[in-house]
This record gives sequence, C-alpha cells and structure tokens, in this order.
Amino acid sequence: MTQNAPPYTSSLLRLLSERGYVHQVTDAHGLDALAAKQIVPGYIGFDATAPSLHVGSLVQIMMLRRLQQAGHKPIVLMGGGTTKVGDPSGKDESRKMLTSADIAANIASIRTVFEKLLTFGDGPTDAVMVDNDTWLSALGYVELLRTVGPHFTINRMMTFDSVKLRLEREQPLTFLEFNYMILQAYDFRELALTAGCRLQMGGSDQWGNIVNGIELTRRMESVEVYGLTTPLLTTADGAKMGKTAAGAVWLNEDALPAWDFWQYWRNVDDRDVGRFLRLFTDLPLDEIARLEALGGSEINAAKVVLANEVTKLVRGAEAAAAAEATAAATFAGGGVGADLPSLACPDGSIALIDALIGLGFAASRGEAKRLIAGGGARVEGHSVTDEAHVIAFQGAEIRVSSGKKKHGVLRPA
RNA sequence: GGACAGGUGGCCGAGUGGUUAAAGGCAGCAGACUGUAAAUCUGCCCGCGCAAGCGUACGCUAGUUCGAAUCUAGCCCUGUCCA
Repeated sequence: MTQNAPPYTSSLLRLLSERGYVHQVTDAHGLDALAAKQIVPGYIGFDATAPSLHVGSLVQIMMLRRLQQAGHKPIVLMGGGTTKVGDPSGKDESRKMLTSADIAANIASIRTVFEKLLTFGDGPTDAVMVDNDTWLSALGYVELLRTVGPHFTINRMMTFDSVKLRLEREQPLTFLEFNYMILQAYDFRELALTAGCRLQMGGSDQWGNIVNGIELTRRMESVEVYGLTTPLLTTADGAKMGKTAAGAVWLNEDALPAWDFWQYWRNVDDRDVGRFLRLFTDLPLDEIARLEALGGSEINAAKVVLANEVTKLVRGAEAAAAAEATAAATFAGGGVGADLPSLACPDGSIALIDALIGLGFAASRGEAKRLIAGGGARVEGHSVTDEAHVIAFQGAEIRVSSGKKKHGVLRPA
C-alpha cells in the first residue's frame, strides 16, 4: 500500500508518489523544493553482470523514465567497475570473473533497452549513460583510503542494517563487502561533482548505500543531495518478481522472445494488476483506476492492456501487437498465431515426443513422456495420452501444446 | 597455525553399511475446478529404454567391504571458536 501522499509541489514527487514508486526519501521536502525550481539530475546504478537486465530492474528503469517525464535528467550508471570487483552479496552464485570485454558487451546490450525507454542525448534533460569503471579503476587504493576513508567511521558503518543483520545472524561479512559500500558512496560523490547529480534512486535494499553516498557528498563537497527508494517489489503471492519456469524474464529481445514477455504480463496475479499498471505503463491514473476496478473474469481485459502497454514500452509497438494477435488467435480462436514457437518438420510426420522436445516444452525424452502420460500434451487442442503418437501432416500447420497455456506450431519444411 | 562443526538432488533438509535414485518441505511441470488469475485437491519431478533394465549421482581422490551417501586416509571448500 502506498502511504497517503504528502502535499508535494513538484511534479516529480507527485508523479512518483501517486504511481507507487516511493518507499523512503531522505528529505522529501528538500527534494520537492529542489525539483520544483531546477532540473534535477538523478541516477540509478545497474549491474553489468549479464547481457540483459530482467523484470526486477524494470521498476528502476521506469523510475528514470518518470524522472525524465517530469522534466529532469536521468543518469544511468552502469556498474562496470564494481562488476569487476564482483558483488559479494550474492554468495549463492559462484562468481565467475568477467573480463573487461564481457562487461563492455553487456553494457552495450543493456543499453538497447534503455534507449527504448529514455531519450538519450546532449540536451539538459536528455538521459546519459555512464560507467563507474571510468573513475573507479583510475583510483588507487591508498588514494581511495585517503580521500574517502576519513569520512567513514566504523562506528557508523556498523549501524547500517546490511551490516548489522549479518553480524546479528553471525553471517560472515567480508572486508570486500565492507568496502563495497564505500565504492558505491564514491559513485554518488563523483556524479554530484562531475554531472551535477542531486538524486540517487534505487530499490529499498539500496537505502544504506544511498545514505552513505549522501553523507560522503555532503562531507567532501558540502553539496546537499537526496535519496529515494522504491518499495521492494514482489508479486502478490510473495515471490520476487521476474521468475518463470523458463528462468528470468529478460528485457532484451534476444534473451526472451516478445511472445513470452507478453505472456508474463498477461498472466500476472489479479491482485497485482493495478499496481503494475501504475508502475510499468504510462496510462493515465483514472484509466488505471477503471481497469483495476474490473471484477471477476473482466480483469482479464486489464491484464491484456497491461501486457500490451509494457511490451510496447520495452519491446516496441510491433512486438506488442503481434503478441496480442497471437494470443487472440491461439486462446480465443483455437488457431495458431504467428508469434508462437514453431518447429519445421522435414518429411511430413514427427513423433509427438520429438515435437515436444523440439518446441522446447520438454528437456528430455523422459520429460516429454511424463507430460504425455499426465495428459498435458495436446495436438490441435486435444489431449493425447499415447506416448508413441506420431503426428502426420499434409501442408497445414498443426498446433501442439503443453498444457493449456504453452502452444507451439509444427510447420512442414 | 590449532580445536570443533559441516559439505546430500534447482533450493532447504532427513538419512550414519544393504530394504536409498536417496524421507519431508519449497520451487517447478501437468490434470481437475476456473477467467491464460488465486486458492484447493491429484499426479509427475536425474538420463536412456516400450519394458525388464542400464547408466550416472550424496565436495574431490584413493582405500576397507560381497556391498558405501553412510567406515578409513589424504586433499579441497565453508562456518564457529582459539592463536
């Protein structure tokens, strides 16, 4: 639930708060006043560990979009430098060291998504993308200690939740992690100095880092800067956003086809529809209120709107339209849509098992058989329980499905 | 460097010589019910095989044994404490 909105005067804070982006602000009224009288350059940091960001980062990206919509300047900070060190917090994953080339390629790939959602350029409110590697790798350790070190007291660092939590739980906190917050703080100070940046935003887990940056900037440069965090975004059933059977919901087209991306939004929990519409689409609030109020099965219309709008923003209007058309044809009409995964079969017949594997519905023959045995495999919408079933076809496309939601097409080669 | 604890399937977590492809939970997939939702109930959930079965798997390596996730030794890694 969003808290009752304070009476903000700036369009920025009004926009952010009424759309549900605001969790905590360091100095809401100070920021409000600043945003009302000048262009506020604000930044959010992103990881460069993979060639694509996923849905979990979309709130942050959208927040930069809102910043720009409200007439301010978004700065996309890519963590090229911090990625080199390797973020130690995700300790479940074996941290493979990325080469500089990998990181550069990742950043280039991620940038394509930002270009859809933000307007880049040289103008006063145009977005820019920077890489903290630029300044971090130029920094010597001793120099870092001398510049930044005096402004951090261990006493204070110990009071941060991220640190406290680890200590209380007797979980290890490495020295590297302890330094990580210093590097993050340094980013803010650097951007404040070189780009006039006055605001850092991020997920609620970044609160401590953001506050550190604010503190450091004030101490070193005597500049007042602000921080704002979004609520931790989970789906209504409590899971972290962005996971599906196939893995993460990636924002880049080459990491996840538009059809699957669209389906992700089409299938969100009823309870999430309004919240997601506010966060992830540009629809006017009264329109969203109307959609959100739909009851029973009518809420499905709102989900289609959600899927269309988000896909349009992230993947383009064409992809959204194609996905919707495919959905209409596939689910309502019982036919096939152009966007479905397809498999070309050379000689006019194929074993059902192979078709399921070829379409990516089963990872192994055993899995395909289990699917068939469980009644989940369908040909032309009819459940087939014979494991040895062979599909023969002449000329026409044949629809093969796994369950009621995952559909694919067989095409004669 | 020393003492202790521990490393089990995507995750958590039982299992201390055969009955263990490994309890249970979570996640996932499918079926029923629905609205391409949620909740609930049911089935499935290492690979190959129509099947009998075969292969692979309990940190790594080498042993003991008819037989090891379970015992022994060495090594690697993680945690706690001491130096």
